[in-house]
Amino acid sequence: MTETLPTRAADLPAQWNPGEVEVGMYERWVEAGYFEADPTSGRPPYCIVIPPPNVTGSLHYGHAMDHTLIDILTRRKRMQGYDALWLPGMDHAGIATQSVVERQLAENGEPSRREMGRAAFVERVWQWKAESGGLILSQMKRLGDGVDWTRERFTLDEGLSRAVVTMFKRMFDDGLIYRAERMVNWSPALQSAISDIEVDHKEVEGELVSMRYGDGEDSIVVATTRVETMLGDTAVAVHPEDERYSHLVGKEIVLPIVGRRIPIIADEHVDPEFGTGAVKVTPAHDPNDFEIGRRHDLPMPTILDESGVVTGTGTRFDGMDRFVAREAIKEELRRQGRIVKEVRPYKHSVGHDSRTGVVIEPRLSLQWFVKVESLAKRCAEAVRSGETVIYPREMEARFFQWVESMHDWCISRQLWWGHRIPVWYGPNGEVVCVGPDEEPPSGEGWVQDEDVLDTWFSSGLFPFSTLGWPDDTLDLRTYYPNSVLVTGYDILFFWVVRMMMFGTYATGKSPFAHVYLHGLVRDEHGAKMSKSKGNVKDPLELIDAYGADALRFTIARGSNPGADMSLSEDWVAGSRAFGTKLWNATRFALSKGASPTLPLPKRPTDADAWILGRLREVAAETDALLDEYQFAKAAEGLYHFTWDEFCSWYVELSKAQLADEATAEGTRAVLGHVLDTILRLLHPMMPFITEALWQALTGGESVVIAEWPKEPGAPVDEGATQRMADLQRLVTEIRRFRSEQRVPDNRRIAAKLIGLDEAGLGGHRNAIASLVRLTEPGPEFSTTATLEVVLSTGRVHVEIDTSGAIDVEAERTRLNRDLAAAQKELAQAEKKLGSEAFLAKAPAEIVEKIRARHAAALAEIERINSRLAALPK
RNA sequence: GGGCGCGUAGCUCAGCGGGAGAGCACUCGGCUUACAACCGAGCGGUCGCAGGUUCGAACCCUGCCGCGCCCA
Repeated sequence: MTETLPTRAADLPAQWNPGEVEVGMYERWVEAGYFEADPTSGRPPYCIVIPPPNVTGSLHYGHAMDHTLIDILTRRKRMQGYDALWLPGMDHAGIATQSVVERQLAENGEPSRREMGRAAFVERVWQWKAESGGLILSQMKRLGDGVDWTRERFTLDEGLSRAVVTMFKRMFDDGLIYRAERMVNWSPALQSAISDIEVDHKEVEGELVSMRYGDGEDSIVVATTRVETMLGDTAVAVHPEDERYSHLVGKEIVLPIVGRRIPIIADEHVDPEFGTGAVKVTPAHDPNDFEIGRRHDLPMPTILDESGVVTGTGTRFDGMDRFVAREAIKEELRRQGRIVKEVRPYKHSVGHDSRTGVVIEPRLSLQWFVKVESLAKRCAEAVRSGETVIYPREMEARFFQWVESMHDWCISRQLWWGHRIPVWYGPNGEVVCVGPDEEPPSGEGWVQDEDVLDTWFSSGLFPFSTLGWPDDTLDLRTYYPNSVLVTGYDILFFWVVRMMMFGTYATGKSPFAHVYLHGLVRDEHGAKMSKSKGNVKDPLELIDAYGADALRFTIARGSNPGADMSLSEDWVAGSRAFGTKLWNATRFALSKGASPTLPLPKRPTDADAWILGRLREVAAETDALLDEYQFAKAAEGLYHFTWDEFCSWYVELSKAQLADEATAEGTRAVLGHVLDTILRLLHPMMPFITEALWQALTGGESVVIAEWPKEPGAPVDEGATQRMADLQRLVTEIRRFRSEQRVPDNRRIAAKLIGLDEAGLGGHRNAIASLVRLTEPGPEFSTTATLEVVLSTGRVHVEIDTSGAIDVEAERTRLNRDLAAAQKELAQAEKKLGSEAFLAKAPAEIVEKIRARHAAALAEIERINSRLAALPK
């Protein structure tokens, strides 16, 4: 147990120590049940289901961003009175998990997967999960994720497995799932099929080899980047209208090395412009060739085994790895004088297994598929009709492009860890799909399909399987459709489309009202983080060093919709500094007796009225921005208000007000009210520090369950706002003078402020003196410098006794700089006002604005010139 | 090849039709009774290039150059 939280002002330590407090604070939130949703509460529901992380995974920046944003959304909704549910869970990550355990077996010298058999191996994986899986869950706690742990789910748990079988059975019965021998992306490393989106296409420098098939008159030259596939060729194809080859179509030639006679066929899909216009056809190892093979009823011999080794060709190349065979066959062809041309390097795109990086081998094999056409169409409709809105809108184009060109989804994996396909094959060729409550057929000769389903088949059900589907549960009725799915645009297709396909199919409704797509976290120079670049830092390290709030606020502040963000340690340090600022401001306020329970002053000072008006504006802006998922702007707005307005001006002004009995009590109330509101507004972004401060300030139970501010502060007071702007202008001008005259900041100087009353700032004399460290002019006061500051309602003369000669050159430089700025301003305004077209066509209010600027610039120039003239030589 | 997006201060990014902004970095002055993880002041930009539309363009349109991503 960590130290108890301060609940009274006096207990607030001088420094915020996140490392000592955060973990215990999080535990208390969970114990108090703040994050538990209650569908019987009668509150409007708000639900976000986690995009399930892998059971093998650990927290990286993608998660950190995703979770921070989700947590901001749900914590705010909870405060707004919603029954907010953020449902956590993980997926079983078929390939990744199986690989981890297999590697472990090998390292320990234990029996291999195949040696121990399926049941024992699966048992072993469960054991691994119990011991080492789910590290990310504890890391989520460090980040402060306000998830409902009572509803945590796992794709392989009983309920979700039931959902998977139910879905499979329904789709199977509806003819949306079928088994067929098709060309799939085969990973020789995984020895499994993988889906299209698990393949990365990369430009590689290979070679294009042209070789001659047949001899003499009846020979033809074809080109390929994969020479070894020639062993599986069953035809050569040319375009039907290609006159160069029309005399050959229908004839047969001899396939070198193999000796097989193969036909020359005409097919419209051959591009006569590419290479020689003739292509070799390997139907079992190339998607295009497979289509040609189907159209022409060609044999489809498989010449590579599961691991990419040449097999069954009856040549001496059997047993060679595909890349070894490539070179060996090329040598043989060269020996035979059949190599016509070699283009090297030849840049072309090659599919790689995104997990292992090995080159994908297109391979004909018997697999299960989901027929996506109607499902994808329904997804597109959901977005087109507004049933689901994608934020930011620009991402819609990408979405449509994807769903409209989607291929059938290969869902079978040659693995053991996962949901085994619920199909049994009978002794006489029967195929039976067994639903969740049905008994599989038993008896001699019945066997279950060996394969498991793609992990996405189960994680794609997450928006509703986690809520109890297929049962009609209260959770499902309450929280489905989910409010929003939050994820990175890079995995738009992984989650979003699949969840939508399943959701619309199973329930008739799209699974979420909104989809918010955030960008990727990059390093401080905008480069993608990668292990090979060495620019990846563990988010947990940053949390340890700066606190979770600092990392979260940095992410919020950098997260513009759909845009990547650069994250550097400097930024995180800056966010920590912001937390420190908030900490110190609250400490100050508490030390002065500030409290949000005090009544706001009936007769507020200008400063009070101004900050209360700004508070209301900022709260409204924050709401509008968060409703639009504009996290960066919301965070920036709160940062600026808290630091640059509240701390830099109001808190400073409050010092004078607190010293005056007439205003002290009101000031305590305003300080308390503004801080209370700031802490609530910031809580979703910085949950820990705001909790500590809010409890200290208010004595309340927890800011987690505090009410979200609704029209805090007061309506904007135009007069007070104007006077505060003037005051700030005046103060800044005097500070500037001091700075440029090299008056050390710690030295007080005597000054006379003339014209304050006329400028409406008469009541602020003490405040100004305190802000710029002025003293009352004594009897020996002698003006050594004067300033004139133009304000909205008049001019203020400042006569200063700098106790000595002023730096005339510095003053001249400063005035000249101001003069140049004013002259530029004047020139711009004159140019516009001199244009007939402008006066005739621009809106009246714009013309008026320019006129005012023109007048102001003229006055400024006049003022500066007289000051310059008055300067001693 | 098709599609989307981006080039704004040294760095990272806002702004997307009417006075060029922020954070960090940098310079100068300060431990001023909440805060040196701080305070005050300042320096810094032909808004990628070239045309066009408009009274007016960083912002809209076209082309070009450079960069990134997705799909084929």
